[in-house]
Amino acid sequence: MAAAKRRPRPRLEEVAKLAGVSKMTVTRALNEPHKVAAATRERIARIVKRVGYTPDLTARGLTLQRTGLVGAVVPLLTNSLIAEIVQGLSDALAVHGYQLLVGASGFSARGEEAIVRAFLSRRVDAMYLTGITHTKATREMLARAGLPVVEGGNLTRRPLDMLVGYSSKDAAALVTHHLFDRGYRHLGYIGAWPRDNDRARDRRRGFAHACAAVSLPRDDSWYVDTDLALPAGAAAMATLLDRHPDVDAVFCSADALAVGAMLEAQRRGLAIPDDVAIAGFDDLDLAAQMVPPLTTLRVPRYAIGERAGAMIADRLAGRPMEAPVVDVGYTFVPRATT
Amino acid sequence: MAAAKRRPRPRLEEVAKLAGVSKMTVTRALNEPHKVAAATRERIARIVKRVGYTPDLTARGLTLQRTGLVGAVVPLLTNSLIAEIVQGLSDALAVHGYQLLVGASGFSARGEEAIVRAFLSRRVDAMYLTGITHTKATREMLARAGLPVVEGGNLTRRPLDMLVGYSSKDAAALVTHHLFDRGYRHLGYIGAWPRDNDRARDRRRGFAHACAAVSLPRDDSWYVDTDLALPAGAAAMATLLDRHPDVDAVFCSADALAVGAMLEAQRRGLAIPDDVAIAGFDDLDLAAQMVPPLTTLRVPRYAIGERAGAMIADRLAGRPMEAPVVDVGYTFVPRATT
DNA sequence: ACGGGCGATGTTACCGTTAACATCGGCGCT
DNA sequence: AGCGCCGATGTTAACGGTAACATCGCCCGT
Repeated sequence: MAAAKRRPRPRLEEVAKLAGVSKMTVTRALNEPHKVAAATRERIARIVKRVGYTPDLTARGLTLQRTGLVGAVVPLLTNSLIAEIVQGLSDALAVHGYQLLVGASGFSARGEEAIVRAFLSRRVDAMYLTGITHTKATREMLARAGLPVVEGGNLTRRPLDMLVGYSSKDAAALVTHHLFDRGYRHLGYIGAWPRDNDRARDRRRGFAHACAAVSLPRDDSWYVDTDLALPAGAAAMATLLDRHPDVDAVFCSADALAVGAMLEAQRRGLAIPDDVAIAGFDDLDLAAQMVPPLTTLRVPRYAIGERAGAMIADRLAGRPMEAPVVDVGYTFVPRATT
Repeated sequence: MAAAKRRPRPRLEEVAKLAGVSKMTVTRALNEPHKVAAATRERIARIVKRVGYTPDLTARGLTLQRTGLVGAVVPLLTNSLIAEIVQGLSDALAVHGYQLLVGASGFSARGEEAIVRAFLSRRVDAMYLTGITHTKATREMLARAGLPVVEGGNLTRRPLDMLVGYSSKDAAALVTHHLFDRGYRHLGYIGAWPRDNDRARDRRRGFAHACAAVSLPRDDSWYVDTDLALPAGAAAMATLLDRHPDVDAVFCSADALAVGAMLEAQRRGLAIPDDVAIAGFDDLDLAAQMVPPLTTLRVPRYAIGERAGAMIADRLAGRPMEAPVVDVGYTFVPRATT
């Protein structure tokens, strides 16, 4: 808006003067109305409305030593899985009057560290971190700050504080065993870069362990690591098919990759699952709609964010918590691609 | 983190005492290092590091009268188009040291109003709003506050302040004319609910005007309004096909809907585009990957957010702006579904 | 009639930082 | 040698609220 010759924003003092009372009475009328006489309260309310007074939460935060802000560090916003977690978090926190500050780390622990540092300077009341991989400096800063922290999306025996997640490794192993049980023996793997991404890393490990468990040796040529994006999934599928024309089933660490892989297979005239089977991970809306519908693993993505938000709100309100670590589990969803 | 018997967070004063100087010298050492003697500066730096001092941006914001926060109001976070805009915004602002506060309005002008109110209380330095549809109260609050505001995603002759967008209406008309030129005469429309969503509304209008321009009367039965989600697109396609088995082309106001529609058509054994043609809008990654590749309209989604962020940063830094209104345009991308 | 208590309101100080102005010593210039 | 200026640092007050304690009538019970 044009920087006109506007009046300065009205402050508590201005309202107080107009109402003929002290600042304290106004602040009470707004925050603890029952402590103020009805007549006074209404007079103040009228003036507040007339001058358009809005309390300054920055100043309030300074005295109360809490800002009402919660910071969320996510790898990126453009992934629908992550977006749903953030949406759940945002919704759950909004209910309790908290607001969400988001930072995108770009799948880098260093990036996360920078964002955590910035959030701490902002004096956020709590933080949500994606995953369990953090730099030493991040862990130290958080320990020193001593605020509620929820790590989301994975499990660990030593969480920083609270945690909401599920075992990517077990889930991936489950899917892999399913492929084996269905009779596939030439298994390929397409996954997101595992560096600084513990979910991707654990899915990869889950796949590897399951293969080992059924004595199916997989050398590196059966793995393709790539960006977490649909076209990258297609490109990875192309790579894998070129390397191993005999591949008969591919496990993809994310539905976005699996869909890319399916479409690449279709372009090559391969029938799914007869020529090549494909399994995904996440159960995006798209998975059930695909033709044929994609076998995948459902994770309660919105619920992860929602639960994390509720845990943060509980803790900040001093309410007792049931458990600081919540395993939200996963559900295998066999469909027609395997 | 456990609420242990931690020391209180170190303040400027503590650092000052340990360094044997005044608070002012410490704050200078941090913000205007050249004004402090090298020896003093280094001593302070050492102590800052040792005690883990982090400046309190809440307090700084109070004196400086600027918080370094920018608020973004979006309908929801789980749509990839929107997510990319937010990502662009976040990236552009991060470069200049601003942090992003996000709020989800749920495609409601009332919801937007509540979020704007909250952002103003937070004393954000600027705001990004999705679309050009706002309540009267929202417009008044923003006018009164007088901060930089960017509206994104559409065009209007009377922006609140700055704007980055493109004409949804013209773009939709362009696609519609393309369908007509390709010989299709039984055109259907699938779009997101137009209420409080001016992009959806304008796309719908663009389609309607283009049909009228070529004397192709379309009564309401040719329109299906629905949620902005892939399964909803499939369901809408089913509705449309049941209502009008003779429909030969469908324009979808978003790629997510178009993909849903394509998959529904495939499930019904309809060949695309021979039995039914489908056009989308947005050019998601998925569009080019589909089999057959989806005809759509590309909008520079990341660039909208990035540009909006840059405009906000410029304005807040007092840099002169080129133009307060930027039409980022769009590109028609004919592919194989039409 | 008087003391106690309570409801309504006011006063003071502080949250952590920075702008603005003040101070102080030394160095260069004439 | 004296003056002025400048670099380095300190002091004061303010940003806009709120906690904690103080004050002041008034009503009630005995």
